[in-house]
Amino acid sequence: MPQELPSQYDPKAIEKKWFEFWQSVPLFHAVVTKDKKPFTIVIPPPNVTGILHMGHALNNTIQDILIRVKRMQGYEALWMPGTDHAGIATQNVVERQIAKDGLKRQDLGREKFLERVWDWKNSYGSTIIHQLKKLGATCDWPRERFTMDEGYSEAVKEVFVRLYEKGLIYQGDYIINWCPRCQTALADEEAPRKDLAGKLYYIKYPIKVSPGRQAATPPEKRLKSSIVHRPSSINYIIVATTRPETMLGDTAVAVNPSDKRYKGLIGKTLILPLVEREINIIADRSIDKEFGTGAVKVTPAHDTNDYAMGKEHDLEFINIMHPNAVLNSNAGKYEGMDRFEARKAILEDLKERNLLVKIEEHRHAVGHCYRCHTIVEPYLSKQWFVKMKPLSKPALEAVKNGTIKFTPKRWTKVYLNWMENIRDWCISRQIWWGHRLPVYYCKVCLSGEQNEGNGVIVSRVKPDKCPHCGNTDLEQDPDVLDTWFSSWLWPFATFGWPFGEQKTEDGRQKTEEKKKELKYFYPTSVLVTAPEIIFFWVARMIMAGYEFMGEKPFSNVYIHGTVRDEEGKKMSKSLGNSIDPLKIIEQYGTDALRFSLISTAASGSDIYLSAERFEQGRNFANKIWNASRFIMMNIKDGPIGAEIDINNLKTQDAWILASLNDAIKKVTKSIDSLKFNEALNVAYDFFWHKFCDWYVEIAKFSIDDKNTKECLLYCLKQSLLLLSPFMPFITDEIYSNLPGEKPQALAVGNWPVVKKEFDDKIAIVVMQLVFSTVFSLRNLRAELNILPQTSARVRLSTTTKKKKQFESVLALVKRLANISELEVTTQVGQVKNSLSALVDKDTHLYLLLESLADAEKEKVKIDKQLADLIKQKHSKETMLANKEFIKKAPEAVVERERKRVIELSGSIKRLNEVRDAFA
RNA sequence: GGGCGCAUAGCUCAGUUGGUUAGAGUGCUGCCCUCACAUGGCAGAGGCCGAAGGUUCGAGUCCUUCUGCGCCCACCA
Repeated sequence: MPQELPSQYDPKAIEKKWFEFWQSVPLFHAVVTKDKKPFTIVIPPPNVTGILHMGHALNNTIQDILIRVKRMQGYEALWMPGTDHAGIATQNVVERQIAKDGLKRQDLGREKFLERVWDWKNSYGSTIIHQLKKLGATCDWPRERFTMDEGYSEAVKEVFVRLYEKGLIYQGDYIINWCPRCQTALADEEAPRKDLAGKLYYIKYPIKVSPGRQAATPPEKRLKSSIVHRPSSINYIIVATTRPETMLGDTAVAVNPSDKRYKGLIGKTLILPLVEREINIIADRSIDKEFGTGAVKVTPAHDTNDYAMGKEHDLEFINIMHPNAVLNSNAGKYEGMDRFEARKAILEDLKERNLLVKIEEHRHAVGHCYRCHTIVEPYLSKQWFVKMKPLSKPALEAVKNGTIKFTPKRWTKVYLNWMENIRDWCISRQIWWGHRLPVYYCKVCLSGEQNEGNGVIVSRVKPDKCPHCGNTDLEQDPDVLDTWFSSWLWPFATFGWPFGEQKTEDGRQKTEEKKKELKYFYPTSVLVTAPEIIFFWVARMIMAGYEFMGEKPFSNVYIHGTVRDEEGKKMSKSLGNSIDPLKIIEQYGTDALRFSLISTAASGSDIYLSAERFEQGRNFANKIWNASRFIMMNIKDGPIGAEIDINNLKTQDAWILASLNDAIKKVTKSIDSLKFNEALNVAYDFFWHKFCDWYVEIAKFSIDDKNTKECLLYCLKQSLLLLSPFMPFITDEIYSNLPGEKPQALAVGNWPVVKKEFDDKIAIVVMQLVFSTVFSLRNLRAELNILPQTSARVRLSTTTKKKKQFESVLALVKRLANISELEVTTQVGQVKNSLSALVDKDTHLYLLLESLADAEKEKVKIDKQLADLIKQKHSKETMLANKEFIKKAPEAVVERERKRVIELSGSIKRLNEVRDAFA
């Protein structure tokens, strides 16, 4: 019952109630509906290991607002939910779990380990989904997908096979980012570089002296060069490296062919220290003469750049490490040492032999595993790749020609730049949790006896036998696919693509329905996501959309900001600076969380958050609560929910209805242009500062009036509707408690629309006059410390026109400002024993007093006002005197300025008369 | 090394295509516990819109340079 509502809004019980209610109604389930337009969003699937953080909260609140608004606007709005299997992350979680029992995944074996992961997923994998529901997300929950559920896995397989058959997937040797801890390859994007304070070591590589010959070139020839290093006089070359341990795998030293210092040395042989292997000096144009000594040790198996050189110069590739970054037998006496141990040992040995020339401090960027932060090892291995160039073409074109738009626009460039320089995508991962490659090997063929067929079979199902030799002993590739290789299919695979073969009639029918759904809901409307996954995910989805559906996956990409703390650092668990959204929900309520997040988040800019920020949301929820409480208390007996009698509106009624129209217009427009903070702030301002601060206060004067009640109720309802996408819990709760309403979710088909009959410009002007008058009087009172309770006697001096307009609101002004006598006159001049204030350009207010305490003070005040007006007038006159301005500025602007000057002249004249009365 | 972004009130930020006297929240000051709300009301103080040039009748808004931050990309070993 309304009158029993507590005076403070307590979100807990109410949120729980609506959370449960929303789960129980089918309102958020979208189906193909011919006469409705579809509006589709696919959720960026959070990791199954995910726990709701502020980034999620922001991302999903935005999506929820969009989907709620569109649903209210009558679209068939579908928000597809689901989770991502998150290969490495999930495997890590379970590995940590079994590590407590002293087990490694290898101890369990692949099958048993995967069972454990599935167990984990089944018990904990829905945590994030539950949390999203708590956030109020109105996803189409029955449609929830998982990137490793059965149907989805079919899509992944299908895509791999299709791309392979098209020649876009290949297996190749390559230097990849290898995480020695996770024991898997990482894509470039998964191995972000961090600047580290490292060291640059200068090491001598002795030049081999052929028996019977002296140094390679006569020293004097090189002395002409002004360069410091003179390798001739000393029989070695100095190389600079940040990773001395890799020297064990050196197979050359490279210099720039144009480098005069080393001119005669190209082609000569060096003795690789410690290993005592002979390597050659080669010339390569990629070498920077300015860096280090201009001579580079080349380790083709352990450096991307060196790998390229190795290929070009046909060098030997010596891998010196095991996959766990422990040196292997190629490392000689260092075998068995970890890479960093080996570095130490090697440096010791070099020092001992006097081969370590110097050590410099050197900052450089080193790749780190994005999951465990281990320094990645550039590692030569056989991996699977996708050729990206052909896929990128339509995806580039779509963004260039505006078929797909980014908001804010600036991300377009970032996207295009990456796409234009796209590199092949390493998609194999040496982990167990994920989609296993649909690749099978025939050992017989691989052994090389057969010429046809290379022993590699790519197939949707495991073949019974090798198509080439008939061998039945086939083995599936142990690797799994990069997680993004499944998520790039998200916008269509979630609908059941590629639909497979159905054996039963029933199955076929279901498939037909699913196909219709895909046709209806795809392409999706807006993708809402964070900037850091533009490359990982957005770009790849666009490519997949065109490749497999022949159509864009979405029309708009909305990139929101990164959530940061007060110091601008990205919020993350490892930094310990994160504000837990669940705690905020606990403390302030979900609506408060949503409100504060969105009102802070200007389109696309990063969000700096502090916990206090959420008080604003809490306060607003409380305001909504109490205003509603007040209205409900006052309308409980009256005839309610009938039509507003439009022919019988008071000025204030007309004003609030016109203002409401304006708010609806602005909120709708802002949401359409994805400016959520703007939309929310308009709704906020309307509700609090127009409706509550003014209208509700005014309504108290005629609270028994039927039309007043109707207006109150109507504006409240419309406000709740406008606010409901942002603050769904409290708005549903209040709306459902309003007279004549049933418990319901404000979900479908009731978005407020502008009503032309409520547009009333005059009411706005008149009410503005009311507000200014009240405002001026309050101001005077505050100055004089006259309490508002004390009733005042006031005279207003204004124009004939305004005097007339004022007639309808005289009583209103009197009550609002507590005025016992109010006289409106067109006369000007100082009124005896009064204080004056400027209400507007041609209205003066006089507060009549028993006596005037300080006439001088009053004169000073008037002089100040006068000076200000004269200054304004002067600046406008200067502007108007400028012929260029008259000539070039739009007529409307010139006209407006002219009008202002006239107004100002009038004000100055009036004010002068007031002032003269003092003299 | 390239690219992008940001500098507006003490703090956190808005400010549409250039056009009245630059806004909000929060904090601060003063007065009010008035029967919806002190998580509230009323009033107030507080801005050379980072610096210097330029374009324009007119610049917080457009251009150039500089300064200070931040982010992304890149194989300087």
